[in-house]
Amino acid sequence: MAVTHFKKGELYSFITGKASTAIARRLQKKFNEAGITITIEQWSVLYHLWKGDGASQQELCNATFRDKPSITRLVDNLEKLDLVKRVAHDKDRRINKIFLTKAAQALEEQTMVLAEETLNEALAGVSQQEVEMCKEVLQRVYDNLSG
Amino acid sequence: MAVTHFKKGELYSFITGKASTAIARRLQKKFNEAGITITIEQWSVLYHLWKGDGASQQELCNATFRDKPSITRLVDNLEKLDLVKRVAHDKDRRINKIFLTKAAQALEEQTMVLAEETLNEALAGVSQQEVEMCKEVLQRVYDNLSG
DNA sequence: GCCATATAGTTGTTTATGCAACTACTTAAA
DNA sequence: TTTAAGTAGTTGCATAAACAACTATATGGC
Repeated sequence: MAVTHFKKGELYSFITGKASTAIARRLQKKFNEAGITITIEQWSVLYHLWKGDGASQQELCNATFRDKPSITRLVDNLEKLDLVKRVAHDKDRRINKIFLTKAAQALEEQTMVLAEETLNEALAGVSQQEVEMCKEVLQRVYDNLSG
Repeated sequence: MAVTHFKKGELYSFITGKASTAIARRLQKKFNEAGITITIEQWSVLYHLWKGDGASQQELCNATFRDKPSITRLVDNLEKLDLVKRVAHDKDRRINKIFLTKAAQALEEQTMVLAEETLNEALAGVSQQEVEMCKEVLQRVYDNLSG
């Protein structure tokens, strides 16, 4: 039961997402330098809307692994920035469908270039095989804890 | 230059620390269930103090990958909870040395058991070799972005 | 139609992060 | 010894997260 797969001293680094926060910070910096005034969290919501406009807030929760209040407030802020609009669902008035504005559509290409650039910097000297392996293991970790 | 090691659709999961946040949430839940009223962030500071009392705030910044204001406020909150005490350095009065209280010392074993338990759950079905490989790759990613 | 239950979203509170600007203290050079 | 530059820590502000409690709408059994 107590057979651990890690050395005690390294326990901490596994719990904190050192690498992912470093990536997020780098990407945020690139946004700032490019004069793009959105946060990474806002970007992560737009990212899913670019894949398909008109998602409900609940769908955004699932897609971004956030809870409902977090999405409510992210959508609030994106609305203030005129990047998205809430539109009540025709048939079910509980549901808000979230649509991108022109301004948000214009951000897609620019930010995706910066995101790819960031990942290429992050993954310099890491083979594609290693990347796949890491992703697969991290997914397994996530699945282990989602029960 | 533009050779990417990832598929576009999977870009997002690499930027958000899905796995690490899932681990942190699970550990927090265990703390709550055990009646331990500290946050994971507070725990991460204590974690480094357990390895050696009397660190300066700057040392805690380096150890926990946080900036100075974050540590100031975490130490504020830990002080309110009577878990640490700031003690001015003898020779250099700019420096606060942070010391654990008895109450914090008592938390070490209990929380470490829960942390190991959490990691064992997270890493179920992951071989030690895979864990080492992941840690090594994530460290390389971190190093790539620390320049 | 009426009520219980479930679902979608919002609000309040506490804690944490990032950045910039600040104070206090130290050190080293003129 | 005075001053300039650097280091340690704090404060203000905006954004975000987690949790609980809430409103509003929908649905299914009676």
